[in-house]
Formats: sequence, C-alpha cells, structure tokens
Amino acid sequence: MTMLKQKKHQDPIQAEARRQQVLQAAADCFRRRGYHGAGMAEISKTAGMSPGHIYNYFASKEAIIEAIIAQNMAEMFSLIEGFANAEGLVVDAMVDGAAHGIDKNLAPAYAALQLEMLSEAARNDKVAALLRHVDASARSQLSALLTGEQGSMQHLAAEEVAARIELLCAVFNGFLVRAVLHPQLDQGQLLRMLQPWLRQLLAP
Amino acid sequence: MTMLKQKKHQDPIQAEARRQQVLQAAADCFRRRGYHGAGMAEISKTAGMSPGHIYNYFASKEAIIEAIIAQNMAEMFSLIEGFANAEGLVVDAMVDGAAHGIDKNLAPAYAALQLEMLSEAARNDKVAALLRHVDASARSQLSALLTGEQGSMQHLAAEEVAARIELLCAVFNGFLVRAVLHPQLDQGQLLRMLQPWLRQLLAP
Amino acid sequence: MTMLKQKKHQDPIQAEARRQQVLQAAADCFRRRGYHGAGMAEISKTAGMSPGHIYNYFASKEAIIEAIIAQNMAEMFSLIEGFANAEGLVVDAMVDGAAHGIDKNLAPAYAALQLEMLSEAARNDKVAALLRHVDASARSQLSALLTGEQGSMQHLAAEEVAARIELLCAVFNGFLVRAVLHPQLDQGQLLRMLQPWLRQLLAP
Amino acid sequence: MTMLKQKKHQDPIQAEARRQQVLQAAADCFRRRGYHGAGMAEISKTAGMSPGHIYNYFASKEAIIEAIIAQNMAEMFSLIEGFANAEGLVVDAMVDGAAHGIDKNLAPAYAALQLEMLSEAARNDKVAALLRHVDASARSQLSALLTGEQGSMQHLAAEEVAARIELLCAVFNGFLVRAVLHPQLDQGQLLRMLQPWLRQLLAP
DNA sequence: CATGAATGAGGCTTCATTCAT
DNA sequence: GATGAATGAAGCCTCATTCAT
Repeated sequence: MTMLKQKKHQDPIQAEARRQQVLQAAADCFRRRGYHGAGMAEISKTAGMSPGHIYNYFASKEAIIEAIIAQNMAEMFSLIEGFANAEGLVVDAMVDGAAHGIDKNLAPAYAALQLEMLSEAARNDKVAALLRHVDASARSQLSALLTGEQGSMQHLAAEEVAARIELLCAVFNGFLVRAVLHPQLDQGQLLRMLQPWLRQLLAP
Repeated sequence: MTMLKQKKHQDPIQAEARRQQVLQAAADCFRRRGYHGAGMAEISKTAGMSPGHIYNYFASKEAIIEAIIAQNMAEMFSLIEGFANAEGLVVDAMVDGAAHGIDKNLAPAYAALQLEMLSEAARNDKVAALLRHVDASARSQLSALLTGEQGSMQHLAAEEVAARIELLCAVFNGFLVRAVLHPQLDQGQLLRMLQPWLRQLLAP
Repeated sequence: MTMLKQKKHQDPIQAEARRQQVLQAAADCFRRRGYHGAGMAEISKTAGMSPGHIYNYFASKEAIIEAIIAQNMAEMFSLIEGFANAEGLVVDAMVDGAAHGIDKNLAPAYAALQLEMLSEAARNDKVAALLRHVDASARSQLSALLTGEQGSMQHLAAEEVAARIELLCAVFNGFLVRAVLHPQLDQGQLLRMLQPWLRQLLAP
Repeated sequence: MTMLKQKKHQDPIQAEARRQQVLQAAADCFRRRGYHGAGMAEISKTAGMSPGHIYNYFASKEAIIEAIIAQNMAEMFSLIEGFANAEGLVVDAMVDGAAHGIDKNLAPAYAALQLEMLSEAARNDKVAALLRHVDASARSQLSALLTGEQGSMQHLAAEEVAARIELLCAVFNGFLVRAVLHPQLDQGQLLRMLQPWLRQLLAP
C-alpha cells in the first residue's frame, strides 16, 4: 500500500539513505517543535539538504509523518514477534520485556513524538487511521499469542482477553503521558511494582 | 508584585464573563481542530465577539491555552477533594469514581484537548510547568488521602505509595491515548475489569 | 451562481470598491505579465493593499480571473442589449457598432488580457467553461435578435444563421490576434472595408 | 558576427535531431498544458532525454518556445509558396486551400499552442518580434501574389489590397479563438459559407 | 555526450496580531 | 468597550536551472 507514484530513483540504496536522513531529521524537529511548529525549512536544514529536494522523496509534509508512523509500526511488530519467537511462555517474555517498554515509553524524546502523532490524529484522519491500524494489529497479535499454544489465556472468554489487553495497552500508553507529566519518576520502583502486576494481568 | 500588562477592565465582572466566553469557545475549537488547527477567527466567532476584542482579555493565543490548563487544574483539584470529603473509605470513593474517570478520559473531545495540551507541553515550558504542577499536586493530595486517616495505605513505605499512585495515574492517563487509538473499545467490560484491579492496587 | 462562502462585509459599498481595486490591478498585471507571470505580490502592490487582504475578497488567484471574465461577460451582454434596444433595424445598429468593436478589440491592452484568458482556458476547465458560456450566450442572443422582428434573417435556415454568426464572431475575435501580430494596421481603412461586408453578411 | 554561446556539438547532424526531439516534445507539452503549465521535467521525459541534457541544445525554456515559433514561420512560408506554385489563378488555389486552413486553425491542439504563443508575445518582445515578422512576411507575400501576374487584385490600390488581406488574416486568426470558444461548431457549414465569401473578398 | 540529484528563489496562501474607527 | 479591515511574516511546495559523475 501507499506505493503510488513512487518516483523511481536510479540508485535505490542512496535514495533509501536520503529518505532515512529526512525521516530522522523530521522526527527530531517534530519532537522539538511539534508537527505544526516544525517547518520544512528547518527539517531540510537538519537533514542537510535543500527544501525542494525533500519532495523527491516525500510527496508532502504529511507523507513524512505518515512514514514515521509506518516505521513505528514496523518496530512494534518486530517487538511483538520477539514475544512470539521467544522460548518458553509468552507471559515470561512479556514480563521480561516490560523493562524495555517502560524505558522506551518514558524516554522524553520518544514520548514527545508519540504524543505529537496522537494529537495530530485528532484532526487528521489519515494519521488517525494509520495509528489505529497499528494499534489494532498489535492487539490482535497479542490476543493470538496469549490465547495460543504458549499463551496463558487459552481458556478465557474472548471479551475478557480483549479487556485485559486493553488495560495492558492503557498502562503502557499512559507511560507516554507520565513522561511529560512526571519526568522525574522512579523507573526502578515502577518496574518492580509493574512486573508482578503484569504477571497477574496475564494470568489465566 | 509585578503588575505588568494587567489590563484594567472597568467592569471586572463582565470582564470575567468575557474571559470565560473566550475560554469556552477556545476549548471547543481546540478539541475540534487542535491547537494549531483552530484559528483566532474561528474562536472569536464561536465566542461571539470580534477577533480584536479577544486581545483585550488575552495577550496571545498561547495565553489562552495556558488559561485553559489552569482551569483544568482547578477541576482536578475539586475532583480529588470529592474523594476526601466522601463518607467512608477513600478506596470506596475512588473505586466508585472510576466509572466517571473512564467515561471522562475516553470521551474523544476531552481526550483530544488533553493530548493537545500534552504535546504542546513537550515544546512549551510554561505549559509543561503548569501541567506538571497540576499532576504533582494531584499525586500529593492522593498520597495524603491514602496514607491518611481514612486511607488504605497507612502502613506502606512512601516509595511504595508513590509507585502505586504512579501506576494509577498511568492507567487513567493511558485512557486518553486509548480514546484516540481504540475509540470503539468496550467501556463496560473495561470498567468491570478495572474495579477489582483498582481495589487491589489501593489495598494495604 | 458562485455565491458560495461570500464573506459578509460590514460595509458592502467599500467592499465592492476594494473588489474593483483588486480586479483592476489584477487585470493590469495579467496584461503586463500574463496570468502566470503576475504574482499575488505584484497584484497586491498594484492594488495598494497587502497580499493577505486580497483573500478577504477573493478565494484564490483563480477566483480573480474568473471575476474578470464575469465582468467581461456583463459588458458584452450590455453591448448586445444595446443592439436590441436601438431604434430601427438591428443590422444598422450593428454596422454602426462595428467601429467601436474594432477599436476595442484592437486595443493592445484589451487584446492582451483577452488572449491571456483564452490561453488559460486551454488548460483550465473552469475558465474555459466560463468563456464558452459567455460566447454561447452572446451567439444565442444575436441569433434571437437577427431572426426577430427587427432582424434581417427572419427567413433563413437556422444553420445558415448560425454559420453567419460564427463568421461574424471569427472576424471580431480575429482582431484580438491582429492587435498582437499587426499593431500598426490601418484601422480606418479596415473599418471602411468592414462595414459593407458586414451589411452583406447580415443581409437576408 | 557575435558567436556568443553557440555551443559546438561534435556531430551536428545528431545534434539537430536532438533539437527536433526537444521541439516536438515541447510543442506537445505546451499544447497539453500551456507554456507555463508544462515543466522541463515533463518535456524532457516526452523527449526521451534528461532535463539537464536539454540545456545542451537550448539555453532556456524561453529559447524553446522561440525556436518553435521560428519553425511555424517556415511552415507558413511553405504554405504560401504552395499558392504561388499552384497552376491557375491564385484565387482558386486559396479558395481550395480554405478547407485545410479551417481544419488546421480549428484543431484544438494547434489553436492552443498558437494562442499560447500569442499571449506570450504580449509580454515577451522577442516572441512578439518573431511572430510579427512571420505575419508581415506572409502578408507581403500574399500581397505580391495577389497583385502579380496570376493575381486577382492587379488593379486595386495598395491600401485596398492591404485592407483585404488584413480582413482575410483576421478571419483565419479568428478561427484560433473560435476553436477555444466554440469547439462544437459545424465546420462543414462554415466552409460552405466561407468559400464564396473568400472568392468575393479576393475578387477584383 | 548524458544523467538526474540537488538547489533555492519564488509562488500562492494562511493567520496571529494590530489599530483606526 | 468593540469591531473587523488590514497587515506581513511565514508556511508549504514547485520548478527552471546547474553540476558532479
């Protein structure tokens, strides 16, 4: 999807490098200034190329944030796949992964960008659709894992499973907000409290 | 004691009414279009006054969102005060209040505005300071309540209390994000799962 | 038609004056630089107002050229109405009007703007539609006049009438081109030759 | 004897072929999109070469349209030469040629390009000079033909001849405009009416 | 010769803010 | 107090042109 009018570049490797340059720069700028606050001029300067040239790789500023979201999507999928491929019980993999999840979501830079995308979603349907698609896919994969062979919820009602996953998502999403509202919070203490809680949430 | 730019209005009562008119209108517009998406023209039309006149009450668009945040602050304080003044155990009041908390935070309009403010905080120190102040106050009040006479955590270590409150906040903050990412979620089911969980989180 | 979203101005008289200011300035600029060559900056300077302010009266640059065309339309209609209301035979009125028609179409400024609109029509469907509508209306009015009570073609076949009108239009349209290609041409001589020719073209 | 910027190409024959490739492509694009609407990128793709390479043959986009006009010039000359070389009376050759003239000038693509050039002439002196030169040459050749041995105007005053030719030009130029304003017009009917008229215009 | 990546000025438009009335 | 006409800087994007390869 979204492969319309992809300008063909002679050297796809360098082209991809340039795309990444732009995405990196744009993500930086969005974090610092917000999606609307960041101008193409600033992004292009940060990316080390001219404003016009960016449009050889992205059709619009909006296409840039969409690409950033798409990358996040991929990251999230590979994260979940990690749980699936781990040896042993899914629960264990997830409890072990919690530390990383906290770390990531509480990182100010990550949280800032994520919140930026979320508030953009409130007024930009395409962004909203992308984010929801990521979220729905993630929940559905989690659900499959947890009710699967190595999962801990094989005998629960579908609605119960969905609600637990929802709560799980809420907590981790909430960390994005905590990163802004309480940047000094004690991550270690939080993790110690979170792990038993998680184990219980995912328990049969 | 600096009184810079404190415009003196002849009739302070009407002036306050006008301020409220603007804040109400601006909050509406920010919800619908986002902070950057809403223009002063739209806000002024919604508020039923001319664009120019708004500047008699607020120094800038930014001052408006700051004022909105300050109001939210007050609301949240009165909410917590509700718990304090309730008869019986604090836990019970909070568990009962959960339904309302879910409802409110999952309401798209509320969530949109809140996220708007949060992402503005990531790049606007004044906004960030305001929001953090609200959050810190709320946590501190909660902490006082829960370790107080009618509270359920009188015998827990301060760090433990802080971590639990943190988790509590994360969940409810997370609902703001869920409102965007999963607007169709089943609130009833979520509430049914949340209440026992809350009771346990707040348990001794 | 085209009354969508007409911003309401408090003082419609001044508003109309401003609109005319812009239209006049834009027509000037389009003549000198062409539709694409003229920038909103230049138009706004010529009109004596800021670029942004123009957008209180016109939704876009395109809307400006459309308004210019609409004005031309009105002029042309009143011209034809002149023939209709004239005493005596339509033919006489038209032959008398030829001098004015030549003068106008051969005026470099008028011709330049007209050609600009014509070549814009080749790539802008809305402009094309407007111009064709003017033209079709004019032909149809002429046809009605010439086959009407005071007309000279009451007994001709409809196709014959249409073809003659077409030729008539071609000649006058052609003067626009002559204004560019042969600005030195002898208008007096041309008129002396044209009038008997016209009388014959419009004869029974 | 100034030889400024005359790029020397190693193989002049291939160079000329390349130039023609570009001119052909550019004419196509100008017809479809107009002079300003057509980009060098599109022209270069149509011509089957890179944008940069075009600049080895033409100094600028403007130089391209000038070259196109120069070619039109040549075409028109050979057309008139056709009349001169035809057997019999010039009038007969021209009346016979009228059908082709109508066809050509009413062809939307041809008319579009021609009008494009005409409106460019209104603001570009070089283009104007070129077009006027073509026009003047054509009129002068026609004049020579019509007052020559096989011509029908041997005994008319020079001014009378000039005026008739002017009218002739106006009509055919007018067809360019008709092509835009009335693309549905009935060419057959028009031709049937035009031929006797032409014969009369060219009569002694 | 030939390419196409890269430039950057300039185009149209928006909108927070000001100020004469 | 109130208005809304007016400003102009800044935003996103296009495209003729250049130049390293």
